[in-house]
Amino acid sequence: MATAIIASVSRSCYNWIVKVTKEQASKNREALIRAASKLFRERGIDGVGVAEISKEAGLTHGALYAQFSSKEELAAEALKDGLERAFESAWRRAEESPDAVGSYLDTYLSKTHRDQMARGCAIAASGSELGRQDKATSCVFADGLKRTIAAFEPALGKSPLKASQRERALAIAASEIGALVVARALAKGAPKLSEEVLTATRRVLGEIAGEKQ
Amino acid sequence: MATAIIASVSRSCYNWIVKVTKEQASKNREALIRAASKLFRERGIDGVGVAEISKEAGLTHGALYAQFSSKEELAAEALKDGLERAFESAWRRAEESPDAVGSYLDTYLSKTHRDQMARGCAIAASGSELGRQDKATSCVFADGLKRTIAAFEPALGKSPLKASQRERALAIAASEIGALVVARALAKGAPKLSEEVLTATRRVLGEIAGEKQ
DNA sequence: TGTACATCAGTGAACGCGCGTTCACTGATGTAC
DNA sequence: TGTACATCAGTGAACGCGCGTTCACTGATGTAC
Repeated sequence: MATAIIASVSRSCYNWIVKVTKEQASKNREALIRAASKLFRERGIDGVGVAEISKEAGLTHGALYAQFSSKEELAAEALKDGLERAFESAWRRAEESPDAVGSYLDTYLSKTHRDQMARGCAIAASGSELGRQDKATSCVFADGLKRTIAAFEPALGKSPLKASQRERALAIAASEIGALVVARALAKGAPKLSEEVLTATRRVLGEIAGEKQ
Repeated sequence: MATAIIASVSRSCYNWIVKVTKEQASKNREALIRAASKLFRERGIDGVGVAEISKEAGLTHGALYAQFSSKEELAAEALKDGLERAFESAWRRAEESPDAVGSYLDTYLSKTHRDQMARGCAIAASGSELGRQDKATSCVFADGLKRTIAAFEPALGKSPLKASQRERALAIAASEIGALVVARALAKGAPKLSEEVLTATRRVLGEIAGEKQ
């Protein structure tokens, strides 16, 4: 008797439309990755729970497990996605702009980018966490960086340095990330110094790139 | 009756020496900070529990709460300590060495440093987490960086760049951190590229610093 | 094209583990007289 | 200097919250005939 009541009560909560088209399911998967990518950048992987990620994507946590086997798998997927997007935007800029490297640096080393962790570069946002990921994630990062270097290298102008074009391209890529990380770490305690790091690095990297003054 | 037995059983577990001298207590506090600093760098703040930190320091988790009000407070303390140590070693090198900046860069951008997250630079290891800390931690970082820049600036030689001495010092500090973070992220998936980032950045920063070739 | 049925993305309650934190209790240290 | 007593760093069992994960169940989709 008691069991019957419980059963009927518990059944009453399944009265919703749950099945969606494959297209919608794929969109939902994408939404989960995007939500995770954004929130992880903002607060770190351990700083956000699966419930919040699902909610941000407009779903419940159960749906997350229909798409991914674990939070860890979602994290790897989100990181990959974030890296790919970060690199893609770098390539696009490099191809489009007349003063490719210069305008890219202007954007990358801007206060706006510094203050938008959730939407900004995934490498700078995940920085140290990246070093603790597995080989697969490291490979995704490596591929992206290789293509970025390949895109940047020919865009570099004449420089006063003796270092090769490739060396300069590698150093610029690493340096801009460092400057953003440092500027973010300084933002709360020393906003002026934070800005100075951005502008100083912008100036120095511009010279290294050999842009027309 | 039953209560009496439980009481007597539970009393039996308090038969240890627990009180220590103030000096020892202070050493224990230090040990907790050191253990936390090491483990946090290795695996991130959320990657290690209070039990493991206490064990590493040779204590129980209860002792941790006699010294710190929460894990968060310990984390802030450990980060501050790590930063101070990182900066201290930078200053010492800058003062001691004849070719200060060059030898410092050699050590900082070495494979050894890349592979020793637990003992290496706290800034590179905590990178992105730093940006999510409170103002107090940001201030500690800012103070350390200011003193580092002040120590580095006069040690810089003539450079082919137009950027000022201060701009170059700031850019070098930010760049070396970025290079280490990137090299670590690449280490598992592309060890050769990882090394290349280190050597390329070493070369370029050396030129920026204006060291004698 | 229409019908019968299997599939599976999604729901939300429930689970259970592990974590940070608390607590009763200890007894050498350190202090007041 | 010796004695009485308060202090408090430390122990380890226990708590309870929140998290990742599971599960019974749904019903439109998509497929087989």
